[in-house]
Amino acid sequence: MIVDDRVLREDFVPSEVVHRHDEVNLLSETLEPLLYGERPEPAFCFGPTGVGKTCIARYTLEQLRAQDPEVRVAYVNCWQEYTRFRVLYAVLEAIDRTMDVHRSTPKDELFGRLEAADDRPIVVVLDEVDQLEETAALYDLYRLGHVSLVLIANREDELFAGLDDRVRSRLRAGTRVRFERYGTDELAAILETRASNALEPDVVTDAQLRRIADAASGDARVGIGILRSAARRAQREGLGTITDSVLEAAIPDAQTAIRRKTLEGLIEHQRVLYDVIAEAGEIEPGDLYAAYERRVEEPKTRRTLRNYLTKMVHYDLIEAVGKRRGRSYRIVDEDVDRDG
DNA sequence: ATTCCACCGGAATAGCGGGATA
DNA sequence: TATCCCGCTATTCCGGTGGAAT
Repeated sequence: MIVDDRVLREDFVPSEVVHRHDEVNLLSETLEPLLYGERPEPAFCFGPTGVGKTCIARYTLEQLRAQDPEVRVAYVNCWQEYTRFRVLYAVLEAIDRTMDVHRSTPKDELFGRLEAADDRPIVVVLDEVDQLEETAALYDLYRLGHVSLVLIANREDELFAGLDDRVRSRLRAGTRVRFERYGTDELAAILETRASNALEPDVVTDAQLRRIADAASGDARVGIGILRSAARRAQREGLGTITDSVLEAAIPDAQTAIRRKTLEGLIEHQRVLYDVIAEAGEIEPGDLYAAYERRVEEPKTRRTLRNYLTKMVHYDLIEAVGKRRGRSYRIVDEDVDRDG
């Protein structure tokens, strides 16, 4: 049933894009100066999750490298690499200059090495750049003449709000590529091409693909996750095709899979906080801290708990309603409808 | 209207861990 | 081995704020 499961993986970059030609064109036009040995202005990809920002950035850069293999590409996800050190390290790693780099190397050494690696241009893709905590890293990279930036984020206003003035003014001139949410037809078409490459013929019907697209409400990541989960279920049960009942069972699967994954990433103390909130449904900070302190043998400081909580809000595991004194925390709903 | 105070979150600091260096 | 260096996490300190109490 499954012919090639790589096609259904999260990080798969298709050889042909569907429904995003304008975005690809705009991005590659922006980066075109690289082909003439010039430095392009920064490029931005804005849009909600699952609309193909990362995918299109990778695709476009692969195309560019096909035209000029001298160009080096460093892809950095700022969820994981959120400090200046880690970002610079990740870029050096991508261009193979991490020899002898360790935590105790002097601060400016990383920058110095990057500066020295100016024999060939580097395109640095900073994905989820709004998660970057030390925006000095942006300034560092911008200062380097042989480095070009592609910045990916959800919302333009939120991204710029988090930057300091120096960085903001320099990046203001960049090109914006905006990604709109997929409609059901568009997403069904994307799923169709994925299915035809990943699965045996006629494993899934057009009506089922539309059902998936509808359930994913425009989020390609979720849609592909449902398709993958359905195909695996069907295969496990020894079926020749994806039946409707298998498909319906796969839908909640895929939606909770991401949440389960992020929950696994939490440390023990954070999970206790999560459990307390989950059990209460909604809880005020004072009660939350007290319940946590009762449940744990060596409780962390309340300030630390606040750091945990803001992180968990970032991860979309919980939400905080209200500000300061009237605040309370609750588990974020299972079926969030996006973009209120 | 005014005061109170629970809570948030920024900034500075301490302590830990791990790799380098001598 | 002892010591230095540095990134990272947790802690300490504290100013600000807006809902609650008076």
